[in-house]
Amino acid sequence: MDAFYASVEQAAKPSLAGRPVVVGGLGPRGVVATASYEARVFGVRSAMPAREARRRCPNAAFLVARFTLYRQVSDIVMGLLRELSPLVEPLSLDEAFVDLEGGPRAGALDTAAVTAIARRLRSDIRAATGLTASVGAATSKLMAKLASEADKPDGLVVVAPGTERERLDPLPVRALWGVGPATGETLRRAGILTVADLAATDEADLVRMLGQAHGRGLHAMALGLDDRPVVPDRDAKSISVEDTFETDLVDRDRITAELDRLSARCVERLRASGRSGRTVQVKLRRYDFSTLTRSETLAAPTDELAVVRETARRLGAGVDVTGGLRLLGVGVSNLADFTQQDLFTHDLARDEAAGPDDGPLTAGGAGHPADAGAWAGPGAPPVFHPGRPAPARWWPGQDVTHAEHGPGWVQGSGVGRVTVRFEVPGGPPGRVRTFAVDDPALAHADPPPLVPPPVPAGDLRDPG
DNA sequence: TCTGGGGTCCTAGGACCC
DNA sequence: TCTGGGGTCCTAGGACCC
Repeated sequence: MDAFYASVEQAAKPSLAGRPVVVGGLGPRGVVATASYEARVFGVRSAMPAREARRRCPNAAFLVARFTLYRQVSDIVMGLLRELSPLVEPLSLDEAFVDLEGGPRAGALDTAAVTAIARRLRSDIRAATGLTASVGAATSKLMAKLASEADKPDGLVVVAPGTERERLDPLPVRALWGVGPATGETLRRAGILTVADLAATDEADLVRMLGQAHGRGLHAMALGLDDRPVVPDRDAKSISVEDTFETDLVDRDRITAELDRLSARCVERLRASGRSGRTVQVKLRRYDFSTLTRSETLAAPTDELAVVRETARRLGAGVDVTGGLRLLGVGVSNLADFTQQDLFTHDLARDEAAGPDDGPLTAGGAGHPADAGAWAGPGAPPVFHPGRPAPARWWPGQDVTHAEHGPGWVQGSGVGRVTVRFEVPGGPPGRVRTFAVDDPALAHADPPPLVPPPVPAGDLRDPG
């Protein structure tokens, strides 16, 4: 999907169509998740600090991400992909591989057939969501991904078998999956700038530079060799949560309290997934951005809050936090399918893992009611960081409804006021009104479903 | 007031086992 | 009593992706 989060927001908020939109964290330490193409013109990019994005494009609409809505749209798109083949491997909410050889056209997938399928898919996505997608088709994951990126946005590239090398050769090495800043720099120092350079390099040299797996993998990719299968239904291997704080944490008790909160959120998600984990990991990022992790593997898997919390506390207590922490995280890995019903195994796991000297494990186990739901559901502030005065009641992009004026969304708030634009998906751009932040007529609302714009009959044929 | 959050995979060293 | 050669597991860190 093209500029997915930003495009969803534009579809949901008619006044933002064609305007620069930036979705991401808006706090002092926020970064851009997605910038609309209109914002990219100003140099706004993913992962850029929000502060910098505001400097570059002060007129953009800066919105807090609404993952619940994005997930709903994603489900629609993924459903369309599964109509092509059950072999769908999502990479994220907005990207997936599909193996068409698992579908009804298997064995008859020449370039013409694949092109027709891809065109149909794009128009189906547009009809169902109003959003544009870029499709790449090829005989391997490597080439399909590169093809999908070659013509963004709203692109369609089908790579004819046998033409892989001529497409790969001129690309910079950074275009390859798995070549980031560090690998790119290592290769640059060795004079390897393009994929053709990479293909011409001895594999043993690459292994020496980059290690066994990466060296061999990149060499094969440069030659266009990639036989990785499309794997649907991959189980998650870890579950983690983390928070960056608006100001660094220095107080030990405060750090412990935050680890407790993170443990509760992590276990909540662990349980929701019906799984349990053996390894508990704590992550700490210091004031200078240096990052530490500490982990402990238990004797048996657990999904008990008390066990995770005590382990996280213990791990955190062993780290020097002088100077302050900007981030804390808690994660669980080594996941096993948890047998919720298997109470014997369950209790055994908890007892063994906890050990005899870890204090009361059940007392206070659910004693953090303040956390409950703080992050889930449409009514929860998405950027509530403890230590701030109070979670803001209104945040930009949020859906609201007004007793008199009906549904709308928060454009901004400050100095006791909140500004709301009253419009709904599929409707005309709406009017703006300002209220007192505690106006009783104003309430939170769920996101209304996207309404795809009517497509003129002539546009149904793909311009291809 | 530079630098989010949720993941995956790999490497390297040490413990431990046969 | 100068001490091999596997193998697995655990821990910590780092690169990378969206």
